[in-house]
Amino acid sequence: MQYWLMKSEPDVFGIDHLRKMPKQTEHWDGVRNYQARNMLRDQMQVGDRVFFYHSNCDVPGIVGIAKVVRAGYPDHTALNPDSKYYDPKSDPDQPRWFMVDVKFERKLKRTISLNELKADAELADMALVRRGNRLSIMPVTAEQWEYILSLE
DNA sequence: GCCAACGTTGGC
DNA sequence: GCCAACGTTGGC
Repeated sequence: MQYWLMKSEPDVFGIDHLRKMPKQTEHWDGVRNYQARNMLRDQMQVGDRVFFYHSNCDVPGIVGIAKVVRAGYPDHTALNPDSKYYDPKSDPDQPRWFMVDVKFERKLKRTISLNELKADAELADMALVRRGNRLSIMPVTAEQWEYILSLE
């Protein structure tokens, strides 16, 4: 089992959107970055746990926990011309983009802000706090996972 | 709204 | 294959 962090803009799709979905489950579509794609396609497995991170908002940070309930499969929005995630170069027989399904688990008691994560020497190696990292999905080590939860 | 840090595209 | 131009992300 592995741990991950996934970024989303709360105005577009935040933790409460996930919580209110039927079965509290939604597919994580729209990832259009190859590094993130590789993680979705090759590494994320059912049962993996995910930190839900709010980006592009007043207080960016980790707000909740979700889990992977379906492993990587083709992102159909890439094939839909009406989708804002449409990719004309995507080929149904050779899918370029992938997604997973995630299910709401719980919200954290408080937001663990990016500020706080950045200031914590224990987390200096975390991909999230490294300068210029714009990946929307990134791995979290078991140690980092436990440590961050201990801050809650 | 600004802009740094990337990633992608496309001419050569 | 190089690299300038352009687009995007996301903190501030």
